[in-house]
Amino acid sequence: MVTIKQVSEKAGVSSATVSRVINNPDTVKEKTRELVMAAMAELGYRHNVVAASLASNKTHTIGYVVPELHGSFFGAMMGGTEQALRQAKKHMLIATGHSDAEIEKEQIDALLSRRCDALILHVEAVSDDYLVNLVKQGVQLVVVNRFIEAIGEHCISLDNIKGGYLATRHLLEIGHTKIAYVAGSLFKDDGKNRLLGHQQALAEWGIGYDENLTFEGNFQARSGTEGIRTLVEQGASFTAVACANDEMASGAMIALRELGRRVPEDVSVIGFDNVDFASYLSPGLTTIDYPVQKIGRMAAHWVLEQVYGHVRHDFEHILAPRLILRGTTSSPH
Amino acid sequence: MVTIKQVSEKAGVSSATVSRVINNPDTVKEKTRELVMAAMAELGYRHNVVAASLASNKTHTIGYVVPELHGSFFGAMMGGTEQALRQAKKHMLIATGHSDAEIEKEQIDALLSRRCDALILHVEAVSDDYLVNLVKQGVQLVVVNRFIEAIGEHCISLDNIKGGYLATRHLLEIGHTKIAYVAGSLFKDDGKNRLLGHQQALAEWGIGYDENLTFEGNFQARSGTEGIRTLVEQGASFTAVACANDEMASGAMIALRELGRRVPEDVSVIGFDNVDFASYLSPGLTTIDYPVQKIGRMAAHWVLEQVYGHVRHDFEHILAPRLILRGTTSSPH
DNA sequence: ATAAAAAATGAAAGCGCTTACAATCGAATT
DNA sequence: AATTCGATTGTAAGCGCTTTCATTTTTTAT
Repeated sequence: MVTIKQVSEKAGVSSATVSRVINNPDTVKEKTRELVMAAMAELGYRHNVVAASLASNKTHTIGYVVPELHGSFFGAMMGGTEQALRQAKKHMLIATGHSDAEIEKEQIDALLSRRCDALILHVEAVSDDYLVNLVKQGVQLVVVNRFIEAIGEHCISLDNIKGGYLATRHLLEIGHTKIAYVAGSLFKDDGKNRLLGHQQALAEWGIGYDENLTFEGNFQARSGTEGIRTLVEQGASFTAVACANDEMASGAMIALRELGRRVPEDVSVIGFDNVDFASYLSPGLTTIDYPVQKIGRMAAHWVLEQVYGHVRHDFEHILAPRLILRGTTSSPH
Repeated sequence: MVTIKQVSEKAGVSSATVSRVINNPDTVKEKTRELVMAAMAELGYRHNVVAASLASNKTHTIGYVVPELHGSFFGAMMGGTEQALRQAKKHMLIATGHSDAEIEKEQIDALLSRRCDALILHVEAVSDDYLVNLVKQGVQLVVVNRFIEAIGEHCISLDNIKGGYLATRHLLEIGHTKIAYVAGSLFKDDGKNRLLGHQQALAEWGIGYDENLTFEGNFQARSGTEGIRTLVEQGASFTAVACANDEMASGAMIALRELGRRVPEDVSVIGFDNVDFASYLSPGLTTIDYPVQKIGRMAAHWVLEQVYGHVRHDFEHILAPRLILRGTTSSPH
């Protein structure tokens, strides 16, 4: 491996100068710089970032913890981050937490041992306090898709209440009044908040919330199917159904089809998240867009600004969802 | 930051011993080890992996280049890799190449500068020669989803010919004889090979290959729609259509529905890849499974074995696709 | 032309760890 | 009890770079 030392000798300068042409090219005289660059080229020099990191105490690496790598959600998010970081020549060290507190902690620890300059965390199992403590210890981190009051400035998340509200408002606006709701797991914040938004919209329209029109699913497709079956069996009557995510909406559509109800002619369906496959369903699923890529980008911007002192990028802590109109909703009859 | 030195002083041993309890705990006497660990705990010591990497010339980091992060394909692949690497305490540094030769090279370079112990590359733009050269230079790398004869031992890929063959054979087996084919881009190896497999199956059944039943798409959904429209306009007659991927199959289904042909009653459809949304379509899409997660896992195994000298994991260079039966294929009539 | 200021360079001390190699210790052998 | 040999530990030389501070060179002002 050729080192900075060898380059400096070949170029007849000190190694400090070589380091300068690598890191602050404009602080060395043009002629010297050319000399050095020629030497580097001739010797086939490759900068050793590990050594540089040790000496400078900066790794230009962001640690990223997500629950899983598969599925399209986290890829989209990391894609948003990567796009922003690449231009700044930062890299991402990726780890998965598997929604398990022990693993999440281990991974955070490992990333810190690797001296990541900052962490971007989508962690689900670790407690709020644990994260608050990290921040107190001076760890540079941003939490995505989760809101923790005490470190609100470190959180980037979607306004789920607004999203739930928008979905149901859309159904109300096109004339529905009997609206079923397939909720996500209610012990999760997003499940809870989306339902809250649904209730807000109903209230705004002066329609009482009816528990018998609500089914608590678990965000999986199957529970959407189950939800519709259960509601219908219980004799619930509705012309539209809002689901807390697209998977359940897809499951709901399957159940409706089985029951001979056409979508959207007999029953309108709206999802939430706008996942990749939503547009492949037929009819295309009307849904609420989760700007996941943007969240990833915002996380990158936070890091660039807070950790690397880049000039202010556009930034939002709480992102707004928006309605995506496709084919599964229409006025009743 | 607490260093090994401080720990060694508090424990009354040399720093070499502290290093040993970190890296080879069983080479130090139990009593000493406990002493050291106590000191580490008390001081809140955190190992500095960067310094360790510099000294040992090993980073325990694998560089990963994929074209993009969004979509479900690369997430699934990286997930397979991560699962295997996590147990070995290796980490992944991820970069995207955007199917652009310049960017791909830059990223490979950056990963090498960061002294990754090995690279896993899904690169599409860079030439075979470039990769062969890297190998010759002693770069530890494995190429996924691409086969390069000269460095076959470094490649992990799917048997696309077999996949194309299986798809069409399935249609033949259930009685179809007039089979249309929506190909992927034929300048790409996978597009070419899948078509080849299709032709092989036809030949095996003694059915001549008819160019008028083939349409060259570009792997996007829209080109599937376009393909069906074009073939029908040209007066082609068929009872089944095989597509070179699921997106195009989905597009084809849309076109068929528009034309009033039911799937699978009037026309059977088979895709390729078994992407996430294939099972969400209705009817569920019959397709060929691309074992992408397994490819990711095999890449990890290659690295673990070749680079870190782990004992042999199970390993395959050319993975076999398999038929996934769902609802879009049935016997003619 | 000369002094002062600014720019460019060099010397050298780390950054925190690993790892020969040497030294020491302790148990086993005779 | 002396010897041997393996197990433990310590010493110290790096790993390849950055960065402070001092020195030299160049530029600017007078």
